[in-house]
Amino acid sequence: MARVRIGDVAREAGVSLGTVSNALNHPEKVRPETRRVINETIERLGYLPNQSARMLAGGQSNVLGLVLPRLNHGSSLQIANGALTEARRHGYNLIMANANDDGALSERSARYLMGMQVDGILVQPVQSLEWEPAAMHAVPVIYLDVRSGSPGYYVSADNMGQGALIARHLVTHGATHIAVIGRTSSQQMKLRLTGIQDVLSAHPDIVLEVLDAGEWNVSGDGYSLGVSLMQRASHERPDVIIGLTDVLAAGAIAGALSAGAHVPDDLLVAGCDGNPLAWSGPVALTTCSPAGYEIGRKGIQLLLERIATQDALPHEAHERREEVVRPFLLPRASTGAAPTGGLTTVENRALSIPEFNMGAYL
Amino acid sequence: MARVRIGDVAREAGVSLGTVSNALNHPEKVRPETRRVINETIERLGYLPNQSARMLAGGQSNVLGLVLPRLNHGSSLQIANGALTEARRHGYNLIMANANDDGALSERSARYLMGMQVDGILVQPVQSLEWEPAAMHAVPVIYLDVRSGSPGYYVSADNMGQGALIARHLVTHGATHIAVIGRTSSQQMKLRLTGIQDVLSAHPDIVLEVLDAGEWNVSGDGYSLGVSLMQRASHERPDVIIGLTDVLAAGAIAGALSAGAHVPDDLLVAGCDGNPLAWSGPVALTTCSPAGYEIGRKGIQLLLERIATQDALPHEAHERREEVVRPFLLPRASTGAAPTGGLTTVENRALSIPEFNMGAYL
DNA sequence: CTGAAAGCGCTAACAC
DNA sequence: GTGTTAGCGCTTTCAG
Repeated sequence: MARVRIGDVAREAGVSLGTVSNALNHPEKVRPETRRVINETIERLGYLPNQSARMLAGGQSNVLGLVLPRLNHGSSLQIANGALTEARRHGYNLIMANANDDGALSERSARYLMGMQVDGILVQPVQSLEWEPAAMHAVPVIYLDVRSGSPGYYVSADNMGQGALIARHLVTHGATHIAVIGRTSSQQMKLRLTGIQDVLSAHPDIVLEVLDAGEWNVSGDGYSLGVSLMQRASHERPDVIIGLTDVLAAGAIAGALSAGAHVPDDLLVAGCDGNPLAWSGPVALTTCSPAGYEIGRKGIQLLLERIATQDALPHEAHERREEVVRPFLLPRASTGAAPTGGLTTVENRALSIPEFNMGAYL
Repeated sequence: MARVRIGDVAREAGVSLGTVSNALNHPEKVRPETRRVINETIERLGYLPNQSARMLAGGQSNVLGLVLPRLNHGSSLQIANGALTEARRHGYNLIMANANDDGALSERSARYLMGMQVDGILVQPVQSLEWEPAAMHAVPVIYLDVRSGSPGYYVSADNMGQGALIARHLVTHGATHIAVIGRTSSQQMKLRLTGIQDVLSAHPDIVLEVLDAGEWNVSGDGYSLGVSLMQRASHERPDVIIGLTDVLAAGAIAGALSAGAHVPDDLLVAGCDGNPLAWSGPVALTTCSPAGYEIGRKGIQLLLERIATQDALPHEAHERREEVVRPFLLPRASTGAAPTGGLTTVENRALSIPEFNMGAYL
C-alpha cells in the first residue's frame, strides 16, 4: 500500500534520487528553488518516507521512546507530559508504550523500541521488589522513579524532601496537632512519612498522629477519615491533616467540609505528591510541585546528554548516575494562602516551566 | 551499539543464518532441539532483532499505532486502555503518540507511525471544527470519537444516547425538578443535553432547568453549583442534578453535601460521560459505561478486520463506515442504588469487559 | 547539483 | 531440516 517511493518523487520532480534524499535530510545542501519543487512533489504524490529503511540505512531517527507502567495514575501522566514537552523542545518525537502493570510487557516494549532504532528510551518500570535494570541495551536507557543500586542512569523524586517540605510549611503555620493519613504501602509513601517525622522530631510540642488506614489510598478513604477526624471532641481534633497523596488530601477536604468544618479556618489540609488530577476540588490544595513532570523533563535531558556523549565515550560500561528532582512548595487556599483571583508567586514559578499546564487536568 | 546481529547468533549457535531467522519467525520449521540452542544463544549474546530491518525485509510488524490528542482527559485514557487490552488479546503490540492538543503534531505522529510500517493505526484527532481525515494512508486508519461525513472508518460514542439513558433513569426514579449543569461548549456536550431534552419533552410535568454555566467544566464549578442549588428555597430547589460530565456531577455531590443535603435522600445526582477519573468521591456516582474504553476496543477490532480484508479488496477506495458505541447504565448510590458492599449486577456486567479496571483510576 | 553504487540487517525463496 | 542469495527503501559517498 505504501506505493510511492523516493525514486518516484525524484523522477516526478525531475531531479535525482540523491537530491531528494538531501532535501529531506540536509536541506541546506539543496538550492531553495529545487527544494520547493521537491516539497511540492512530495505533497502531491503523498510520499511517506519509509522510516524502517531510513533507520536501516543509518540515519538517526530523532525519535525517543517512553515505556510507562500504566496510564491511570497521575505520576505517569505527568512524566509523559514532561517528557513530550522536553523532547519537542529539542526537535525530537516521542512514542510511548504502556505496560498495563505487566512487568513482562514492559520489558518487551522496551526491547521492541530499542529494536526499532529509536535514539534512546525512558523507562518507568512496573514496581516490584526485585526490580533490576535490564542487562542489554542497544540504545541509551534512563530509568525513572525507581530506586536501585545497580549501575545505570536514573531520575527520581525526593519523596522524603516532599514530606519534609510540607511538614515545615505546616509547622510555620502554627500546627499543634497533625494527622497524617494514608497507607504506607509503598516505599514512596514510607519516605514521605519519614520526611514528615524527621521535621516534627524537632518539635516535640506538636502532636503527630499517623492514620495508616484505608485500602487503596483513594479519595473515598480520605473522605471518611476527614469526616471522622472532624467529628472528634474538640480537644482531640487535629488542626492539620496531611495526606500522603493529594487524592487522599482532596478527599479529606470534602469530608471535613461535609462534617461542617471550614478549610482553612478550622483545619489546614495539604497533600504531598503534587498530583494535578486531585486539584479540582472545592478548596485549592496546598501540595508540592508535580514531581512527575520534572522527572519526565530531566529524563529527556539526561537521555539527550547520553546520546550526545556516547560516541565520544564508547565503552563507559558500568557507570551509575542518579538525578533527584527537588520539590518546591505550592501553597494554596487549603493552608490559608490567598484564595483564587491571581496566582501566588510560587504558582507563577511553576507556570514558568515551559508549557506546564496547571489546570485542565480532568 | 546494536552490536550483535543475526549472523553472530548463527555462528555462535553453530547453525545457519536462515535457521535463526526461521526459529524467530516460523518456529514450527525448526527442530525443537535446534530451537532451544538458538534461544539460549540469543539470550546469552543479548541479541535484539533490528525491527527496522525486519520490516524492510517485508515481515509484518504485529504492532498497531494509536495517536491521542492529549493525556489529561479521561476519555483518551480510556481509549488507550481499551485499545491496549484488545490489541494484546489478538497478539499485537500497541505504541502510542500524544499530540498535546496540537493538530499538526497529531498529523506528524500519524505519518511517522505509518512510515514506521506498523500494521494499522487508530487516531483520535485533535478536535477542531474543520477537521478532515487525511487523504493519504499507507496503512489502514480508523478515526475515533469524531463526527465527519467524509469517507473513512470511524468509531464514536452515542452522546445523545448517553443523555437519554440518564434522563430516563431519573424519570423512573420520580424526578420532579431536574437541573442540568455544564457548559455546552462542545458538540458532545450539546448532544448529551439534546438527549436529555428529548426524553423530558415527553414529560411536561417535570421541571427542566439548564445551567449552562462555569468556565471549564471542572469539579470546582460543580461544587459551587451544588452549593447554590441546595441553598435555594425548598419550592424551587431541584431534586435531581445531572452533570453533563461526571466531573461536574462529582463536584455537585461534594457541594450538596457541604450545604447539608443528603445524597440520595434529598437529591439524586448523575453524570453522563462514564469517566472513572471522577468516581472516587464520597458517594458512588450513577453514570453510563465508560464509552472511551469501548471505543478503543471496537477501534482495534475494526482495524484488525480491515487489515485482514484489505489484501482481498485492494482498492475499495471511498468507503465510509461508522461504528457507534452504545452506552449502558451504571446505577449507583448517588441515585439510590444499593450502596457499597457488593457490586450491582450492572457493574458486574461492566467488569466482564476483559481487564476492565473499575477502580484505582487515581 | 547529478548519477551510480555500496551497504544497513533482515526475511523469504530457492536449491541442496 | 540447512546454506545461499536476492532484494526491501533509503542514506551516503564518490566522482563528475
